[in-house]
Order: sequence, then structure tokens, then C-alpha cells
Amino acid sequence: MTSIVETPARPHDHGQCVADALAAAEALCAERGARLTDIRRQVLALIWQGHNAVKAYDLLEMLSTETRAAKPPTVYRALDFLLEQGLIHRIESLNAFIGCTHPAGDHVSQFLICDRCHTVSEIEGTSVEAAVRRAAGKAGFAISRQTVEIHGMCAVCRG
Amino acid sequence: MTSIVETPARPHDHGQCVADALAAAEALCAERGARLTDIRRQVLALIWQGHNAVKAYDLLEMLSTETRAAKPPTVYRALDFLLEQGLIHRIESLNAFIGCTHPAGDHVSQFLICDRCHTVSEIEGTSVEAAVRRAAGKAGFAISRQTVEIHGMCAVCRG
DNA sequence: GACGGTTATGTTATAGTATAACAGCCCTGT
DNA sequence: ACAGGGCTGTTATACTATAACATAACCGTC
Repeated sequence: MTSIVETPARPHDHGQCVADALAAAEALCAERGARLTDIRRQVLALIWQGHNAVKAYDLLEMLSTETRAAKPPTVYRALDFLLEQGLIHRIESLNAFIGCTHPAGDHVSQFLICDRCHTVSEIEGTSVEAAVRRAAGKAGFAISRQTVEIHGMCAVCRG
Repeated sequence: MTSIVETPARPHDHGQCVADALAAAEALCAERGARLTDIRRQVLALIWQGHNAVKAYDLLEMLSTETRAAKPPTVYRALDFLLEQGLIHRIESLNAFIGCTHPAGDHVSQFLICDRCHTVSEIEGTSVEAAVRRAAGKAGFAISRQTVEIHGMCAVCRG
């Protein structure tokens, strides 16, 4: 399974991305005693189809076969599990989900979302997080969850 | 109309907030030749009931009378208008809307959202925005819209 | 390997969020 | 008055998400 993702996203061996993500998920779940069942693995793989966010009902369709239609709770439960394990993130401004590129690490999630090619990438570095922490601290606010979603146009699409 | 908002939010003369917001809206719309109609003004006032985000269907209910039920497009159209004019913001992580405290100015919107008392406040200062711009710039990403929503517990609720 | 608890999945129904499409009204400028 | 555009009314429907209960699979213990 060695699909090459073409423009506008940067070309790369996406099969490797999927394989890495699934391997990391297996390892983390094993370590934690969490059960990465068939459905959950399937949903994770579907979300990793590309570097764009995937909607719950699209997953639902992809999970359905000729003979059997998957139902909403099935996919939402799998999504809940994957979110809890930090294997995926929810993009609030899109009502959609994307694979986490560093599931073992900390879980600040900050995204650059290209509105043209729909590629979503996590922001590197801690400076945004630090600025947020400073601003919250000044207000005496205790952070439990950060949502940073930056919409615009990615470097590739700007050409 | 001088209601005093009690704890957990800081007590203040909230009638003044509402009056200021409506006056600013009138002024801005007049200046721009935008029509702040009855429905739109009503929706804006309802959103400014407090410093918490308000859901579309709650507005719908508040707009309905004994004899006449308001319908979704009515409220969504008003919300669209108010969003376009920068008079309100949408909180993506809540599917809800909140009045803008500086409608005349720039429109970066960054919020501290208390999950206990549900008070939403805009982050002061430009350091978060600057950090975001720097991070985006490094990736060659052209920003069109920032969504920064920080959940946690506000100073008042922390006691 | 039978038992009992726990976790996961199946299924039906419904709640909650948002928009399409078309009809009619009202304001505004001429 | 009237023509055009913008606003509102109305019906229908699409999209997103969860409640509640039934059944099945897993797991440790006896």
C-alpha cells in the first residue's frame, strides 16, 4: 500500500504515514492496556487516508458495505476512543477529525488548515502555546484545553 | 434596564454592557450603510444577555412568542449578518455565539472559556496573535482566520 | 471450561445544528 | 408610482451527535 499523495499537498510516501500511525497506535494501546479493536483500527486508518480532516458521516459511509450500513454510534464511539487515546484530534471549525502526528507526546493541538487543498498540519514548536499560557496566566485562568485553528492558504497552494 | 450580574462572573452593571454594544452596533452599521433591522438588533441584544455564549436554537426560542414560533433561517440569517459586521463571534467549540467587545477594531478573536460558569472573555493583547503569525509565517502559510479557544476555569471560579 | 463482571458492538430512535429553495414583503431611489 | 434589491416568511431537508437499551465478545477466576 504505497500511495503517493500528489499536489497540492507535498508529495510523499503516504503509505508510510499510515503504517507509522497504525504502528504507533498499536504500541501505545498495548502499553496502556487499551483495546485497539477492528473497528477502531479501521476508523483510524480511514482518518489517515490523507492529511485532511475527515467527517464522521464520511467515515460512516466508508465503513458501510453493500450488505450492511454502519450506524452513527459505531463511528462516534470509535472516534471517542481515538480522541481519548490522543490518536486523533477534532477540528472544531470543520466538525471533522484528523490523525495525530505525535500521539505519544503532549497534547496541545494547534493546526494550520488550508481552505484550498484542505490539508491540515500541526503547528511546530511551543511558542504559540507559551503565549497562550502567558495570556491565560495574566487573567488568572487555568487552562484545561486549547483549540488553535488557523485557516488560510498553505505554502503549496500559494505556489 | 440595570441588571447586576452576580458571581461567579465579576459583578458589574451589565445593562451598561448591553447599551454600549447596541450603541456601537448602531453607529457602525450607520457608518457602513448596513441595515441593523429589528430582528438583527433583537438577536444582538439577546446574545448580550450575559457574558456567555448563546446557542442558535436558544435564540430561536427566545424570539418565539406564544402565538408565533420563529424559524431557524430567521435566526441564522441574523447571526450571519452580525458575524459579517463583526458584531458577534462564533465559538466553534461550543456551537454558540457571543457579542464582540471591540466591534470597531481588528478581528482576531481569541477566547478564554470557563467551563464552570460559562463566561467567555476575549484575550487582551497581541502576543498570542503575534506568536500565531510567526508560526504560520515560518510554514509559509497565509492566515485568513484565527480560531483560538482556551477552555478551563476562570479566576472567579477558582476562588 | 463454566461463571460473572466488564467492555465493546448492534440497533432504534431522537436531539441538536444548519442550510436550500422559493415566495412575498418592504425599503429606497428615481 | 414603480422597479430593483434586500430582508423576512415558510417548508422542507441535510448534516451532526447522542440516549437508551439489547446483545455479544473478552477476561480473569474458579
